[in-house]
Amino acid sequence: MGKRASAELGTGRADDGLGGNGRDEVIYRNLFVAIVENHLAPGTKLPEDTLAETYGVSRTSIRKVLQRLAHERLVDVRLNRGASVAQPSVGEARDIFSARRIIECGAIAQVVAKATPAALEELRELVRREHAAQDRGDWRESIYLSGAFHVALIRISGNETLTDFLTQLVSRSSLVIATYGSPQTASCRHSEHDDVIEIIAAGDVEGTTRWMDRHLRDVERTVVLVEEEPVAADLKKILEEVAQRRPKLR
Amino acid sequence: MGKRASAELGTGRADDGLGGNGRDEVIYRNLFVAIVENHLAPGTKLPEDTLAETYGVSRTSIRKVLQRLAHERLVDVRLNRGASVAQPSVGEARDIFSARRIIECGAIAQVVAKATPAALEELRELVRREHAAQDRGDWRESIYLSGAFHVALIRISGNETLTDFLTQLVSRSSLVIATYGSPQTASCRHSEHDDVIEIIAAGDVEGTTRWMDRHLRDVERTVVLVEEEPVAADLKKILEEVAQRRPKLR
DNA sequence: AAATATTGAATTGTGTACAAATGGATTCTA
DNA sequence: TAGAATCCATTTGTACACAATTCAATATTT
Repeated sequence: MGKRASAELGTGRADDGLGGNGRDEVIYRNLFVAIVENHLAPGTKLPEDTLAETYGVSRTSIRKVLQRLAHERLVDVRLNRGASVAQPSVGEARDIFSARRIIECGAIAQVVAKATPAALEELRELVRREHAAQDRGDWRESIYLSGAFHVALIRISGNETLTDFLTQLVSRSSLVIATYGSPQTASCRHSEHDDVIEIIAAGDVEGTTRWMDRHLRDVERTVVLVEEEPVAADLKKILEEVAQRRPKLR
Repeated sequence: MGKRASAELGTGRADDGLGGNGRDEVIYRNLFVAIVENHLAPGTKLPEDTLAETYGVSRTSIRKVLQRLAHERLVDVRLNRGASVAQPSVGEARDIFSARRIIECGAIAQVVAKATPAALEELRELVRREHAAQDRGDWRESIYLSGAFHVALIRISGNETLTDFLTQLVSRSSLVIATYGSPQTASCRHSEHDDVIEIIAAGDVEGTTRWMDRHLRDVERTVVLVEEEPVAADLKKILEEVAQRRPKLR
């Protein structure tokens, strides 16, 4: 169940140039997933003590992870006030989708040029898993895989730097959806991912670019840009559940 | 001398969402400038003790700064091996410039749309300072201001997220130039920055995009893609000199 | 002499202790 | 009772100490 070994959302590489060892990486990954899959609502406070207890390490390690997430704009860290799950503003939300259009459309030419049959098959596999998640009503996994698809698509370009940027944008998009959109709308309707694979396979740069631009505008349109109220929940319990859902990380 | 208050390369904002207080910020800024202005050659080791002594803080603070720089890919941090100034590979260099073309060209439309007279005047001021730096042979300041120009241009788009990405790419470009290019070639020849301001002022999106694409390809072409040898230097001394050059930071 | 093993100084990783700051509850005042 | 000031519990910031690891120099073996 839930094997997502092949194409994670995120860098995935053990040596990411940030010097994180295995344990930090697991903690980071758990928090990352908890935020991106919306187990932790935007605005949720993330006290260092609680996290340290939860994962059985000292605050030192936790702080490192929190700073990394802060740099990826998934958590907000304010001086002397600790960390909390980021709440993108409306302006930020617009910036994020605008940036996605520029990057994802801009990289299409190289993606089409380098799209091997194996790469396309990997995309199809992601779409299959996305549909499966939708069919069983797992909208969290569905959103996650939808994001993973976009990242996997751009990764075909071979540009790691751009892929890292997009990974961040896609993660933050999940936060935007969690903050402003109704989850089911955002994830279910836009499973047109099948279509684009064939356009890419046909070598149609123009068509792929048009598809991507329209697709991203569609996704953006589903999020309602109305402010909502922050929520507080049982952090420790949630994190332990997320940790259990991912037994491979040990 | 060297007043660069108006348009720094980097976020500049005190509250950057990362929770850095004043002192960390100063240390970060000093190291950032030392790396981007090529006072510290790519590959230079950055031992925590030395930095802690230099800035009169404990290793704890230093580690935080180093991790931030690592996340911006300006330093490499390897497990149990410490930090060193990043040495972009040839592939990374290509990725960086490719990403810059996509982002900088992609954002042009919004830049032209939002370009106010005040914004254009700020660009002109940067070009003036860049020329002044060139005229007195200060190629470090010249490279710095050249990068600041590109960032300021994209900042006009109003997209902070994209601006942050470009800031990172421009910083890393400095590292690429330091690693593979001869400094004078890279900074002096490409002071065609004047030209683009007028094209923007004319509201010519197409023209500006073409200019930018060609400009970036020109810059990329000046860096010779041949490996070189790492160097070791007197780290502490260099950092103290850089700190003194920037008296406003206290 | 070359290759390998060992030792130790130097450096990084991690936990803990204490200082500083925050925010809420209580008390005081008008 | 409303508002302001104060106090205290909680949480974060920073320094330091010790463990673990690396790297290079020396010693050992063949």
